[in-house]
Amino acid sequence: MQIRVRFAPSPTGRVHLGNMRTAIFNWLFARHHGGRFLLRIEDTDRQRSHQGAIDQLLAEMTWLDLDFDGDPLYQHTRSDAHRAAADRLMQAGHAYAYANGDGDAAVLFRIPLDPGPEYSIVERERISVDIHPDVPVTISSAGITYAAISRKGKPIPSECCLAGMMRLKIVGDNGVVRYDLGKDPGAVTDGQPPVTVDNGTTLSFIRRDVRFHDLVRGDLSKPLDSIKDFVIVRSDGHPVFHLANVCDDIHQQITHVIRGDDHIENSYRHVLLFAALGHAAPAFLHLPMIVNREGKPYSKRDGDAYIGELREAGFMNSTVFNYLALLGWSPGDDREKMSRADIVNAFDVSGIQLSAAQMDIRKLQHMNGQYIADLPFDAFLHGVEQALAEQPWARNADPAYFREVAELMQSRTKQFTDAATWQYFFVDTLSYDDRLVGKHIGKPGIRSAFAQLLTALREIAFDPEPIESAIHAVTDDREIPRGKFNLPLRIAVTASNTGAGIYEVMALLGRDRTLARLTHAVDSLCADDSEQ
RNA sequence: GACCCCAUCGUCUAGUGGCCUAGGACACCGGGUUUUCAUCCCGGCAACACGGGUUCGACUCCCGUUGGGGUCGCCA
Repeated sequence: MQIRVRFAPSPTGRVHLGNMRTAIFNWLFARHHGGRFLLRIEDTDRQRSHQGAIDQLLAEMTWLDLDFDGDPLYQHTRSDAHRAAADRLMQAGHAYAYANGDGDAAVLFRIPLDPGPEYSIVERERISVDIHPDVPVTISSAGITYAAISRKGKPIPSECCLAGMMRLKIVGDNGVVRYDLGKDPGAVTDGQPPVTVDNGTTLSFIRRDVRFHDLVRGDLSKPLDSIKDFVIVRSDGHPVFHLANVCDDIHQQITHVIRGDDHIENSYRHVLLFAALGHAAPAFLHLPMIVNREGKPYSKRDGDAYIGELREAGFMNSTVFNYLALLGWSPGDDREKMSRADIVNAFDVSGIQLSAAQMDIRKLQHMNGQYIADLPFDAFLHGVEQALAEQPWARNADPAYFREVAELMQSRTKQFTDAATWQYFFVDTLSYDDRLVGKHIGKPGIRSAFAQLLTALREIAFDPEPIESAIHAVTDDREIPRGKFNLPLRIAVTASNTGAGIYEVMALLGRDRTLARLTHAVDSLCADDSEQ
């Protein structure tokens, strides 16, 4: 059997980091197994879906190289098929029309009362639940309503599907059975008025679980009495997510549903729908969430929550793919920086984590630095040029000179946007940080040392080695420890306390600019140290 | 509140009953790279949530507690 998975986002906004990670895992699963990776745009909510979101989604998938097989399926094009499925369910007694108060009737899926083996519903023991005697129990074809009892003794309105309480008996004081639904819940078939029972204190019924197998979590189950019948077609005639999702999974012959673990509750419902529609359910695999720094789910308020923001922040697509693949999955050994082919090869569901993961931007930065270091120079140059496209000083730079600067800086660049700090190579006037200047240049002795160096630099070939020698001559002469002089020099020449090797930087800047900046330092930045 | 899911260093993770005095990575701290920035290299700090079982033996299995998250829409 060929493996077929799908990524099924709803185009209602920007695609979130967690959604994109889901896409990556689906893609990886398909590619590892030689299966098909399909894209389905779940745009049944016509109000909130928009083309811009679709375009952006496609662009981000392209950026990450998540190629999908075939054309995207736009879910709204299948609404007739969805409604037809709902009709079939109604005819078979698996669904019913129900009007909640005013307005037209919606179509609800009926949790099956008497399920065949294909429903993966298992019967457990008879249990008893205490209920609040002041609130009557109602039983109708639309379900059972009752009131549970809070810790403080207050009634808590509760409801469940008719199937949730098999062989229900409502027991009152002294163990008197006030109502017995019996074997045949046909007593409350459609159209009949609800049965109301007063003064019950206990609900006694046979509990049943719906269960499915999750590829990483194992067998999962949920009591039927905690589930209600659910809407599959709105009263305005539009199919609801549950129906559309399941119908299209059948339509696209999906074999494995891989989605976030926020869908676990939905999967319990969906296995029932698959059975009612006469199809075996696919395998399920629920992925843990990605959470923000506070350990909370990502919301619009969090930065870096969208793939596009990572791209704009100067991260490489390879890094983001690699990093995201490792968020919630591990190859089982110590490998971290892995090629795409290695990840595809190593990808296995046994390496998928069960608990939520926090994205760590610093680790992403580190990994991006590794990717950038390994980049062929021209590719690095291209990335940097794109990141600096809005900077006039970069756009107008001499290409050959820009290349030299980029060559010098590649090994110390972690994000393409770091290149914004290269400005000092290209502009005539620098803006100095008063604190840096005060701390490192405003000291006694610096001014005359700069002046001496200024003289020496006029005489030499302007290459790194002669520059270094000239600097050493000054520091030796003045008994300044060699290393101590580089920082003030760096700040005077670049207005920054970090950068490439200072001798190389000065050589690249050239004699004119270097001397001009040192002169400016002597004239305007240094403390008066004439007493020396 | 009910139900569902989860739980190893600050973070991402390895670990599938003995190989664990719990390994790697990021971050942080210290040192080195013929005295600068960064890369890089070396070293350090740092975790099995808690309590019961099961077992000769538990990070690993079971139960409970606590904590976190999810769901409880005619949103997807």
